[in-house]
Amino acid sequence: MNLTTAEENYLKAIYHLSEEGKKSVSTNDVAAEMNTKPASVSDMLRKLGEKEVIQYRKYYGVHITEEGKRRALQTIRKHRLWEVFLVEKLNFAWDEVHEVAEELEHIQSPLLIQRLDAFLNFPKFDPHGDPIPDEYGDVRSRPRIPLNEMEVDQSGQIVAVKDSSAAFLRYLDKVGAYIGARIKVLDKVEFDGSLEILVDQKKTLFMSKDVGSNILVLQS
Amino acid sequence: MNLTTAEENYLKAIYHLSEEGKKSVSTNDVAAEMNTKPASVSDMLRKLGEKEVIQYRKYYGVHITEEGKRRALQTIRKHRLWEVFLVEKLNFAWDEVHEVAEELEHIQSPLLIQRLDAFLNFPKFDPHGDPIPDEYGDVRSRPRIPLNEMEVDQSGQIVAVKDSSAAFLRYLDKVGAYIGARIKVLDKVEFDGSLEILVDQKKTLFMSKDVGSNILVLQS
DNA sequence: AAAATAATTTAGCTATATCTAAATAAATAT
DNA sequence: ATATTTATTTAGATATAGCTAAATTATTTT
Ligand SMILES: [Mn+2]
Ligand SMILES: [Mn+2]
Ligand SMILES: [Mn+2]
Ligand SMILES: [Mn+2]
Repeated sequence: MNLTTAEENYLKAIYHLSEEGKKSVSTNDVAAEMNTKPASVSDMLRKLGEKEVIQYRKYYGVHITEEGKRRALQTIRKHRLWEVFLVEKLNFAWDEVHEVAEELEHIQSPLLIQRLDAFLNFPKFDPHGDPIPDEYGDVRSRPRIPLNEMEVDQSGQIVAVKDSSAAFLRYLDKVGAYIGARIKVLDKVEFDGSLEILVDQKKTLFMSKDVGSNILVLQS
Repeated sequence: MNLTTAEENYLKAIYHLSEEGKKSVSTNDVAAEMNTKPASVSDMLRKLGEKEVIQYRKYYGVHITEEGKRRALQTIRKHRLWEVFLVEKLNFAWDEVHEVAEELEHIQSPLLIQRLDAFLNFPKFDPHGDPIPDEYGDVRSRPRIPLNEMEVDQSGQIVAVKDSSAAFLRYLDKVGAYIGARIKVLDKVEFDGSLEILVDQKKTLFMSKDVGSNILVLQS
């Protein structure tokens, strides 16, 4: 049984929302995530329920099923592999890849993805530091915490960003923050939670709490 | 004004049919080419007419407009560039690329195609020997004739295939015919038009007239 | 326990892209 | 010139994916 492009996009959104802790995902949550109206979501949930990729009880939100999770992870795998391709092979900037990958992820061809994976040398992370599920849907995730939750004097390495919007990524480019950078927290302002960070042992950087919360760090 | 995936596919079909000589393309021609019913075609022609990529007079077939030709050539460009990518970079066989390219050609991103073109080193022909239009829609086509129309003792080089079906391409693989092969006509059987061909000065090959008519040769 | 509010679903509509069957126009044959 | 055949269009369905407005259910407050 196949999913349409729209169904794949909804399922991916439901998967991401499910991963954010909550046991059950609401119609409104999905509508917000998908930039559609709740009425459209209700309709789609019914369809996805019939296809048994989610478990849907009217008025009580949805749970993703094992099969649904498997499908969502396949789409995520494709999305992230294409992002790696765009950055590594076609010299896209990391803030230019998302929309295109959002289309490419729906191309149906297992052979294509298998070959693309090999061509890219079986990458484990995408340009935003997100892990690429393997063909069985297994994800090797690294322990990582938001930069703003680190204590003064602690060190680590930037491994991912939470917000992959072009605006945020371009801001990071501008201030010289990147995946792989070594960082150390020099100071935290109690008043507003803003941070002073040392990047690569040479550059000092000030950032708001909001920015810090969208940078994910592997502590060392 | 944008075209949907279905509209792009129809327009491409109309373009190809137009190139086959005939001044005007009929509803039935399009239906056959697209594997749809004439009723569906009528509806689509009305829409394409409204978008002014074709000129449509009920009951009298269609003509592609200049704008339509430009659009069709862009889609063809994308299709053929992706085919080159699949063969050159992902090691697809030339009989495995068509369906995937048929999907990839609809990805909307001028930057993607510009970068892909550069990554592939600005190829001029696809894996089936068909010319790749440039970004302005200009096509550099080579003079080429069907192998079965050559005379005995004439020589040349295989530069393209007319039929790109997997079945035909696999047959060519099996008998050792490929784009770029040097060939010479050793004999033509008058009875059924079948041919005896010398490939690369070493291998002799017998083929039906039908096969010969689907192999395109640059004479030398 | 009502009333008010918030969340969600249903009904009805639009648009795309298909189909089959019926109607009609064009082309061909008698 | 009429009849027959062929090509094409129209009418009426179905399926997907979205919307707004109205109705309904669930939750929260009083
Ligand atoms: Mn998508
Ligand atoms: Mn990403
Ligand atoms: Mn296509
Ligand atoms: Mn081709």
